[in-house]
Amino acid sequence: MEEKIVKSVDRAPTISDVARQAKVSRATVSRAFGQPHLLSREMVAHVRAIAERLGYVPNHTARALSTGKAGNLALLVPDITNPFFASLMRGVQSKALSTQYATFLADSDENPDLEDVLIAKLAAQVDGFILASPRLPKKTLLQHAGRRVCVLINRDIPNFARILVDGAKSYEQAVEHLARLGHRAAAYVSGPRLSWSNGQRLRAVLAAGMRYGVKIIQFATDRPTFEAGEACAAGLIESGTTAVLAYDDLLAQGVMAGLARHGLSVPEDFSVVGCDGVLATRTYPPLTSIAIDCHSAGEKAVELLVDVMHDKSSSGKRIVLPTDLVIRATTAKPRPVGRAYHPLMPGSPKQTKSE
Amino acid sequence: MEEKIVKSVDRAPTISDVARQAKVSRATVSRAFGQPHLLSREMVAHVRAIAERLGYVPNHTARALSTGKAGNLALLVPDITNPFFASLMRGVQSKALSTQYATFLADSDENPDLEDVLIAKLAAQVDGFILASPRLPKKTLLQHAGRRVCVLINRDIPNFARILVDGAKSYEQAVEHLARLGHRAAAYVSGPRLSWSNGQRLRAVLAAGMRYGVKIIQFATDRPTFEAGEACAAGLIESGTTAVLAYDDLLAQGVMAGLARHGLSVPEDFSVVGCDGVLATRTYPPLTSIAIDCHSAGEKAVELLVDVMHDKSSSGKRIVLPTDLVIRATTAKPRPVGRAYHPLMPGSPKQTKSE
DNA sequence: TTGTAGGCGTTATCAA
DNA sequence: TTGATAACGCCTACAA
Repeated sequence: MEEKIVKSVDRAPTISDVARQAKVSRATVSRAFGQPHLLSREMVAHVRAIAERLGYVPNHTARALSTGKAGNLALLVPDITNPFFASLMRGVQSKALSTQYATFLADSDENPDLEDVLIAKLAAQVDGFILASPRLPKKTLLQHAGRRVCVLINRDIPNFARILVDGAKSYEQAVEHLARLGHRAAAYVSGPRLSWSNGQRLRAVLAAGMRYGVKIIQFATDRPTFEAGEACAAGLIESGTTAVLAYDDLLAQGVMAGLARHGLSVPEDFSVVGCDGVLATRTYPPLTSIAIDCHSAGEKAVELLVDVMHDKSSSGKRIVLPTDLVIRATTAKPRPVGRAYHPLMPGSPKQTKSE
Repeated sequence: MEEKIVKSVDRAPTISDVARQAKVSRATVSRAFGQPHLLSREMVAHVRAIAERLGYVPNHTARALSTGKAGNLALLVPDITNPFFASLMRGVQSKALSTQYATFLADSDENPDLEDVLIAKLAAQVDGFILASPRLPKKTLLQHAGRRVCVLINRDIPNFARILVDGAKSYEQAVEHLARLGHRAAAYVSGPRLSWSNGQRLRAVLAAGMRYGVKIIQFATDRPTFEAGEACAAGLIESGTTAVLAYDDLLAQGVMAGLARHGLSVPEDFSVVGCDGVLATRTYPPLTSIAIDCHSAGEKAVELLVDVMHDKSSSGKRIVLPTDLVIRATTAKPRPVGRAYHPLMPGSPKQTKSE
């Protein structure tokens, strides 16, 4: 027999369609899906049956507008191409998925203005943000945080929920490690000048250099990229240092490639230390690196975000993640004969480092 | 106590706030953003100025509810950790941004079931999908495509809008290149068995091998990862081949590292060719690779998606992107003395370093 | 336990 | 060129 199921083909069924068919109010239908405990068992079953016949599914957008909860979160990164952030993303997504959130990804390309725009555009569709290494000024950040929950990764601002990867101790250990091997001068190849991580790592290296009698020379880069690391090679060779501590693995890998292109080998001519541990096994020789559990950092960020959304009181929470110095094959004693092996012939065109 | 910077519960400014400040109707404000051509220049400027001052940004969700368009798209990738997909993502996002779309990112971890779940969950919030190397069975794909517009990347199914990176010619050139250098036996280190790209590349290599008199041996890997490439090294050394064509750069890089760990050097002992061009300059020696413009592939995907959404007739469109064999430093003549240098002592579990 | 009615922020349809 | 006003689909006090 033909049921009297009137379903228009062109339009997706709405709550009203279901209500009409079920001969109940729209509120009842709404409750049948959102708060079934407020309805009688029979009613819930009844409504859901009708809904199923009609192919009704609650409209996510309408619900979001009405409740102000989107069921989404956004992850902002400065460069998804950097394996550290890619891994972070995986951690975020896996946790988000198991917590019923969908994830927007936005790449700010290290650009604060773009970061601002992206946050603003996403704000209405998102219950919260995970901001990885945000470059935004504190003031702007506070503004956004006033509207949407924000969890910061590697930026330390009071009253913000934040996850900090504390590499200081490991960097100190790395310097000590180099000192024990006999290095007397090392370079720190920096990451983004204004990033919290960079400041923290630089300070740790400087302090440890002082303590262990290792002279530290700083090499600035604008962005932590392979190319930037590579570009440091010539300067490193000139610098009289015998070891490099890089801001991250990508830079370290670039440095290694750059050194190789100048005919130097690691660790014979230079010792190299990276950070993140995400590229460490992917280089040859395997990179001595300060390992970070990026995946769990991502998961923790989501947990913290959910935490804060659920209970505002836990905003301001500061979670510190440990790191581990993992010694692999890129660190060794410096060349015995005082000076490092120097492949650049005097007058060679490459020799254009004169300031 | 610290400064009480609790920017408190100020809600985001709405269209009404702007309208009030600008002393115009909400409709006018709406037009100033959505259809400025319907307004006088002065009015647009006026409204936008006020909006900026207030920090107003159109509410994406409300707009979506009103227009029936979500204004979002989703990119699905098998592994965001792979630089190819990371670059793709950047292309997608940049184009999406300039087209007023926000981007969900979902990582299926090469898992078809997860892929299915992710698509289903995202469907309600998205106008369309960009599916990169989808592993889903055709049937399932068709199902999803019935609900939401789908653009495929590197999967060739009739009637689907799709973007194909056609590496066949370049792989043939690569084999020819190797043949001319004098190689007589080469290995193809495969990617995902069922992926379209892998099939295409494998066929091209086999055909070219036939034509140029190069014996091809296939090495299977389950996933295109650095580790998988590395794991092939021992087998490659045993295989009697003198060159490797890898499914992608990540595998190639792994292979190189694996060879190095066995004491072999590239290109002296082995020639290596990768694909994607995204890691090529980041290895040492610089990898000979088949370059793909991932970024523009991402952009093209968005364009195509928008195209199809705007005009259903252009679904089924098949866009083929070219590739380029870029010869760098990992390919050279094989060792003159018939057999390749063979560092593995018979019965030796693992050779350390013999130099 | 269920219904009524107002509102979420925009866009779209008419008028003016 | 601009302004009222009704949708858009759903949720949620407040009532019954």
